[in-house]
Amino acid sequence: MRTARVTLKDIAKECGCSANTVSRALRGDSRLADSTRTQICETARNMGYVPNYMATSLRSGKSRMIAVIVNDLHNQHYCDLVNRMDQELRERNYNLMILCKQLDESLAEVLIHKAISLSVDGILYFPGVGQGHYLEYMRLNHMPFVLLDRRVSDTEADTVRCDDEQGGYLAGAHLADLGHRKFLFLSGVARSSSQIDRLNGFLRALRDRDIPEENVRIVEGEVVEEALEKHNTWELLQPMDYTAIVSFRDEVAYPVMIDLREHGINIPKDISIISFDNLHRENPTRPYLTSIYTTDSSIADLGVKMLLERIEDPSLPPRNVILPVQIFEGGTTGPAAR
Amino acid sequence: MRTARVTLKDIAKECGCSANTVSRALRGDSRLADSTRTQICETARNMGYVPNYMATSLRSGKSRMIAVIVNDLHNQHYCDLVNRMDQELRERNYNLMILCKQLDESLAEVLIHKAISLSVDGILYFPGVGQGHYLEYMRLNHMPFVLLDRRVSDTEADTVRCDDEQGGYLAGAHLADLGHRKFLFLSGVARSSSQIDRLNGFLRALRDRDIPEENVRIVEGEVVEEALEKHNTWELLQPMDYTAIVSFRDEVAYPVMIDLREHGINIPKDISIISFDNLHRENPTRPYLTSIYTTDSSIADLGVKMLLERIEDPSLPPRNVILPVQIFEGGTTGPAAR
DNA sequence: TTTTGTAGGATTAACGTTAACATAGCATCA
DNA sequence: TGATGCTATGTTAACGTTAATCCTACAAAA
Repeated sequence: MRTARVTLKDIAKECGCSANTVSRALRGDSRLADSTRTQICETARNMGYVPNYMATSLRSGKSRMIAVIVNDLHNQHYCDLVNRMDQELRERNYNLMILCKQLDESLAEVLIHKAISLSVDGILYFPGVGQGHYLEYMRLNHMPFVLLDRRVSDTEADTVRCDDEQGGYLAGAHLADLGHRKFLFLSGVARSSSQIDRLNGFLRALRDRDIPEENVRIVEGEVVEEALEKHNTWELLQPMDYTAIVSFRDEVAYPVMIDLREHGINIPKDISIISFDNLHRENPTRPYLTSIYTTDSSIADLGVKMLLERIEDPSLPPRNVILPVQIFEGGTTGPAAR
Repeated sequence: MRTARVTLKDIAKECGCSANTVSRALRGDSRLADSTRTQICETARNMGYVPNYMATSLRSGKSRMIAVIVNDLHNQHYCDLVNRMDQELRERNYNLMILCKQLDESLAEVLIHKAISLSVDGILYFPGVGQGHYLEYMRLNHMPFVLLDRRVSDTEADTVRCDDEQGGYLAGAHLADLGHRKFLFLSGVARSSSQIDRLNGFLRALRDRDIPEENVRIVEGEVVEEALEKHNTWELLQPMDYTAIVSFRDEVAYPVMIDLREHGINIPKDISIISFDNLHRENPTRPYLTSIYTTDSSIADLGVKMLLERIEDPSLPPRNVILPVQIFEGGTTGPAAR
């Protein structure tokens, strides 16, 4: 039933020529009479021909399919990036296969396995928090890939990420320069390089300004995520012995802002808050959240570009792109309260 | 280089048997000596064999791949559903290919074409706002499909959606019974069946309570979306000659709530607001948004189930499932202000 | 005239897998 | 004893494409 699809052979029979000629006509091969070509193309359209991707890529060895392996589709940051990659790749006549780890890093190898099995031409990989053998696994299978969004210890891999250390520094400098001296730092999950870098950058900014590290109370990422899940972030904020909050990602800052306001605390008069990602898409807060970010979509665009170049020429030396960050000055940071 | 992949033939040579025997061993065919099977499986693992999906599905005619064609990955509602489908399908040993229309309904046929080309076993389709010939196109190609989330005029198609009319009624009844008499209705995009049904249900609830239709001011969906985009939803709310707002989806209600609060208007004391979707995942509002929804993930689960059944038996009569809705009573609705 | 070249196309052999059919070896049974 | 059946495998032919090679006119050049 489903096998009722029109094939090259069917068109060939209809046109009274060979399947090969049809193939050439449809692919625009030069050595073919124009009259033949137009007739074949017309017939193909009329018969509703759809090329069989499986057969094409089996034969040609190239699939024009890219897989993106992502941590979590609940995170808007990833959704945005994936969406953008999809657009970029479609323009270059590639398909994007989205594979989601559902935050379970042990799924990584299964998904890579799947990608290889699908003969994808390359993988856009968002490293999760664990180590895993995914790098070796991709290399073993000669699979071109680019790592995104996070720093990994391996320096032989192509990577694109933003300058999280500098981002942390910007956040720290911004707050300290507004007079803040005591901080609450709501972390991302441990072992994530973004978390480590942002925190380090932040602390460096404070050191540069002679603010002791003890002035920062750090809440572990796992604790933050759990509180977020259970909808009680307020407890994270106690005791309130600080004047500024740094949040690892916007989606943590939102509910925290609501908590504060609910308890009659004014932002930024009483407490300042700064975050990372700058996802102000659906505009869920007022004042706008002050947030550190990298130019919209540049990670996605560059990742795609680098992967395609790597596919083109596997012998390229590994490249490590670190994108600059900037601060979006919303209205959630202000001079330290007295 | 990439062609360096291990094939059945390689394993066969290593084991001194035929490729077919290897294939049988790996697929667990019964009539095969246990000793042979274990030896082959071991060798395959050692050699790092990954089956070639293209070849398998070309030969077998079945791909174990499902495509979901979705409107917009920026909309959390869709992200949630897609995520859930992915999990469901993975458990049943299917893959999900996510194809995104980027809100451009004219992409529909291109994406269906792509899905057919990939020999997917079926399509989970979220109809957009336009009509389009996508239905005929899928049928023409004998492609099993299920339509999701929206009502379409075609009754021969399998569909799963929630009872939007009843949802609208619930919203209207809830507000009217709290004493509200004048309303602002922030629509979804025109021609979307959800929009039409929700509005109709809402108006029916008012009629049942002898509230005249003139008491509802309706803002067109296109106007709403544009305001959302431009981050000025406040103007939509003028003049404020109502005591309750109905918002087509949660992501419209969020910024509206912020607008109101920013102008010193208390929710729900001064104005009540009710919405649809109940996306309180990242908890962006307090009080929680009162919202109409259908049991979490049931659309995704049922859609997957129905599609697989349709694939199994294409002769099944078409089924039209309408899921019941309920109201999540957050804190954004209260007695009408005096 | 014969040779050479070329345009336009046909034939054939793969790609990696699976399904159908074939076969060889051995045990069972009348 | 040979017919029968079963078990464990090998052989072959597809699936729909594409790449390489081969053919056949016919026109131009020698």
